Amino acid sequence: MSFSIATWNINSVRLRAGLVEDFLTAHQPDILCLQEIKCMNDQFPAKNFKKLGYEHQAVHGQKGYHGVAIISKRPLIGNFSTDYVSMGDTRHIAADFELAGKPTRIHNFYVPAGGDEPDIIKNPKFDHKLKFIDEMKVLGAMDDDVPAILVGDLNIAPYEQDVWSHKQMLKVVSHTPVETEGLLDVMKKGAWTDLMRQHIPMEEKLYTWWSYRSKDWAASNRGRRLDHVWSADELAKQLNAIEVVTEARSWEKPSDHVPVIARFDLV
DNA sequence: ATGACGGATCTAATCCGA
Repeated sequence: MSFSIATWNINSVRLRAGLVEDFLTAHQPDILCLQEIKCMNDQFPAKNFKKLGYEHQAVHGQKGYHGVAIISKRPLIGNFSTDYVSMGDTRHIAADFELAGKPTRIHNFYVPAGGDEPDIIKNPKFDHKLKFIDEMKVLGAMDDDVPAILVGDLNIAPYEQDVWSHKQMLKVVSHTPVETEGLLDVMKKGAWTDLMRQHIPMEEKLYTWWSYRSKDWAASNRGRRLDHVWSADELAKQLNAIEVVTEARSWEKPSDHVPVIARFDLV
């Protein structure tokens, strides 16, 4: 069976429900994981997505900040959230599905941005980010013997070609060695495969985020790959394609992140 | 070195993002 999953940091789902509808209609992913919905559960535009066939939804929101959601055309067996670093933030939600007759777990993350200065003493937000990454190291791609897919805004661009200038970004939060090494350690310890880099050569520049603070994001093209799709090996072997929907950055009133879609042929 | 933009909030000025 064909199966597809998308991830998108929407930067306010109420403001951009229309863009989400356009995206779902055009690309038809089976599952969409959203981050930074910036609303409470009862404010989530559930009906807008249900009418397009995304009847199964798991929402973990809070007022004004953060918030994650999973919307799906396929039945959701169960869902749970984990409060990483015990801050009470809504930065994770997981849901279980049956795909091609097998149980499959989806994790949706919104990792803290980490503030401006990469110094855990001067900047508590950076300390929070590193602790969050540390706690992710116990999450495995085959926990409970269920193969998993992990997606989301991880707010770290791990490789040299994941940023517009490796040299100029080494001291910028999202590409400092302590972060990139930490994220690669999460991947290694959990036996996760980076599906975007499995599909797109490591030498190729690859971005999913461009700052709002640029007059012409496409001309300057100072992007970063902050959004990720990982999976257990047995799912990685069945990956067909990765699509980065770059044109979404040019839509009217866009998010600063663009959607990423992974398409599989599951047996 | 700074600021550029954009969103949410006790709708005005402040915090936050990365």
